[in-house]
Amino acid sequence: MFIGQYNHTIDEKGRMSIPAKYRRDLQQGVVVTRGLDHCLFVYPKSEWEVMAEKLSRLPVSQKKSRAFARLMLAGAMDADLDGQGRVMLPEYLRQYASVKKHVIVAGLYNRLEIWDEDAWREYRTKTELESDDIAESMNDLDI
Amino acid sequence: MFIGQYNHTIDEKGRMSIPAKYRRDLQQGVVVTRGLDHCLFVYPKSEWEVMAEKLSRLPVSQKKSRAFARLMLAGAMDADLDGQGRVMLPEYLRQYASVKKHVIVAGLYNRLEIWDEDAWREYRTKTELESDDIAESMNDLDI
DNA sequence: CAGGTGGTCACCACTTTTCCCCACTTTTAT
DNA sequence: ATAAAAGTGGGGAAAAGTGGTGACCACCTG
Repeated sequence: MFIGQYNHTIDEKGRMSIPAKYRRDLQQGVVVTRGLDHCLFVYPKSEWEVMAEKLSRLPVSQKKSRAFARLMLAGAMDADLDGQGRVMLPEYLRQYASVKKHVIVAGLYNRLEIWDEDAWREYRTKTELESDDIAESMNDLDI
Repeated sequence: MFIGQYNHTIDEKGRMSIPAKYRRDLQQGVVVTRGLDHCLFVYPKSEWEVMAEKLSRLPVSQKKSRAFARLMLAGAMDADLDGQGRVMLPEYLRQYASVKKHVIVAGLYNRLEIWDEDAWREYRTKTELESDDIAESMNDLDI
């Protein structure tokens, strides 16, 4: 279970170190994909495979299914941690999330999220203002 | 399982190198064919058999099925990787996908797709606008 | 039939990227 | 305060990507 948030940096080679607390659960490798709200999602391989299997069953004939599969599958990239517990983030993913050097790594139970530091701050202040609204909506989910 | 996306180039002889990660599953040879949305589909030979079988079962009486079968079956071409892991893309396929020099190779679980770089970028920005719709679709899949 | 032409294929060579390891700095824990 | 762990940066070896040359074959042409 991943929780918490960390400030990390991406070096000139596009590598980012995974918070030490998370590493044990990610030894088998990770899959990084384009996430929602322009951040990156990081799944342990085992979690990912369940999702990929679902995605593979979408009908090729449907336009929307193809678009969805292309976003998620073609957007995904599997990686292993190096000796220092880092992963390489390919150029196209860094661009998608517009991450430069300073990023936020957040734990969200079964996945991590990688945010550009500025985008994160912006998102946080925006949602804080709407937090009452958001809380109301959560009613529907038994929370 | 093919995932991820890569920038590759087609040389003057029409050859394109397959991303190294994919090669092991394509050693037995590939089938390249006209795909949907004006890109090319690349299947491992074994996957192609499954696909071709499905196509052969489409009702001959339906105009649209006939068109689809002709697109995929008549457009197909089988090829082997050369010593450097490349395939030769025949002229008529390059023309169909209007690929010139710079292409995107994307992994979509059981097939690859080859896109002209510009066409890909255009497609991405277009579908990005529909990302709300896409998020909805995730709901249907329990993701 | 000999020679020329065009195309394909296998192999070689150069460049770029990726991966692996070592080293230094900063933070955390004892 | 000291030791240990985590985060960060960089150098060098290896692999991948790309472009090119030359052998080989079929076909056309004089």
